Amino acid sequence: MAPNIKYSVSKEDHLKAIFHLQQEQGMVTTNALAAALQTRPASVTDMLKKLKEQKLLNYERYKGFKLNNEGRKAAVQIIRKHRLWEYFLVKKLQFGWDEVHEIAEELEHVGSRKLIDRLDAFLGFPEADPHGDPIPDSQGRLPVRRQVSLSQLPLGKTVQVSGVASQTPEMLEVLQYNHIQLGTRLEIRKKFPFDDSLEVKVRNRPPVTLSAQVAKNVLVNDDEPQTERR
Amino acid sequence: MAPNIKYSVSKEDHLKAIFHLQQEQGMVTTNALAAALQTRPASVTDMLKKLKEQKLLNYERYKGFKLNNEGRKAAVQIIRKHRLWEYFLVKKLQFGWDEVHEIAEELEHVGSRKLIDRLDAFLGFPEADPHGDPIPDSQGRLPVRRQVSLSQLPLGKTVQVSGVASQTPEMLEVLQYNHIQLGTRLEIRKKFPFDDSLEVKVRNRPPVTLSAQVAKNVLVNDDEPQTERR
DNA sequence: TTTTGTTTTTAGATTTGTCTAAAATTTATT
DNA sequence: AATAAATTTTAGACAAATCTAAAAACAAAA
Ligand SMILES: [Mn+2]
Ligand SMILES: [Mn+2]
Ligand SMILES: [Mn+2]
Ligand SMILES: [Mn+2]
Repeated sequence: MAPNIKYSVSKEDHLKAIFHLQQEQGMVTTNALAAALQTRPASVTDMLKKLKEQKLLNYERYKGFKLNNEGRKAAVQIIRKHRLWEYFLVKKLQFGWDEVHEIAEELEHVGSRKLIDRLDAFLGFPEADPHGDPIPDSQGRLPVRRQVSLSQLPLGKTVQVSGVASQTPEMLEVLQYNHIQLGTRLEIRKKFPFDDSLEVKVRNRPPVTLSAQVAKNVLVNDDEPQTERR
Repeated sequence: MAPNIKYSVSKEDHLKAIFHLQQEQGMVTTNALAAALQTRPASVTDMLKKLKEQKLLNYERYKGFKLNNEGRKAAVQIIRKHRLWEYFLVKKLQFGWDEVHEIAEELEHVGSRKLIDRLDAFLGFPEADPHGDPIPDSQGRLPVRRQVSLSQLPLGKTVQVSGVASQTPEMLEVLQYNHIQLGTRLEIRKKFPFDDSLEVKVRNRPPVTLSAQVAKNVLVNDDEPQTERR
């Protein structure tokens, strides 16, 4: 079970990009996908026809598109591989947070199912990659983690850093300098309306100030008491 | 230094196969390479032109070919990657000896130089892969290990198993059954001229019999006192 | 040294993935 | 509603890697 279906590198990259784009918008557009993949709209249209042919997405010309069930399953498997390899690179090979994406972009295309399940076990079934993004499990279950930007939260709240939107070396530097990493708990102490900067406090440390740009890119667990559903 | 040159998967596979073939024969032939790569002679000729164009080998039509210095360097880097990944798969992910080649055949094409050097360090700079083949170091130095088939050695000698020529599951089974693995020291006790089978003895174990076919595929360190050179 | 057989190369096609330029379609603006 | 602008698709081309069938070169045998 869970066989070893293999698509071309390019197809896999398309599937993955479509998956990410349709998380945000419902339907994906040709231009958006071309931008995400650094390719041309005409090339995207070509690929869409092939993916439709292979029954991986729903697509009517001029109407936008989105993955169907098959396509979503395939995309999630690639994301699983990508994130597990990123975790491996950071935790076992001492890579920095900002160095791993490119390499994982290649490793994610290595086919063997057994390889990735063994890697998962070797790593101790991690739940999130080095950027805080959740890792799908062997069955393709992808936990939906509600993340909220630090800049959107009210004063006084204590939250846990669970991800970063901007994964550049510069962003990494700021966070390291302020002793903030994934899992760090912090309290929002003060907001300066003048520049929308925040003062936050990490346990056992003096408070630090984060610019609006930084705060916007720090994602935290939304521990908000769940809106009751009945 | 040691930059990150990248060729296509197919070119890398060709370089590697040529390297292996020219170890045995000096000059490589079109047919031999086609057989090794499971492709057609015409396709090989096409690729040879491209590799010559890129100055990776010496080739005159109808005259055979062999890698030049550049080509040899490239091939060794791929072999380094292949064997390090094989070692990783067996030692860290608990793969069997006979399962790793296919997977390494894909992993070897992942580009990052830094990745492979970090992997090397993570693994403790192993000297040989799970089949006993030597792993080139970061500078591309590939130790020439003199290996001799068990069937070619005189009676009474004690030798150390350092490789296997046939890497099938069936061969693995025979060796495991007889408690022989890489590094095992054994003594050749008896030869039966009738079927060329051998009796060998591993320390602290009862002697076992190996068929001629098995013995031929067991490679051992040639501890022969070096022929003096002056 | 012809003849025969084998190896290698060429000629021409095919598949996959990409591109540019132009046409078609949809969306937004007067 | 007509026009303008943006998006998307098509048409046609190209590079890479492969293939089959036929031709060319080389090697072996008669
Ligand atoms: Mn990728
Ligand atoms: Mn990530
Ligand atoms: Mn390979
Ligand atoms: Mn090996």
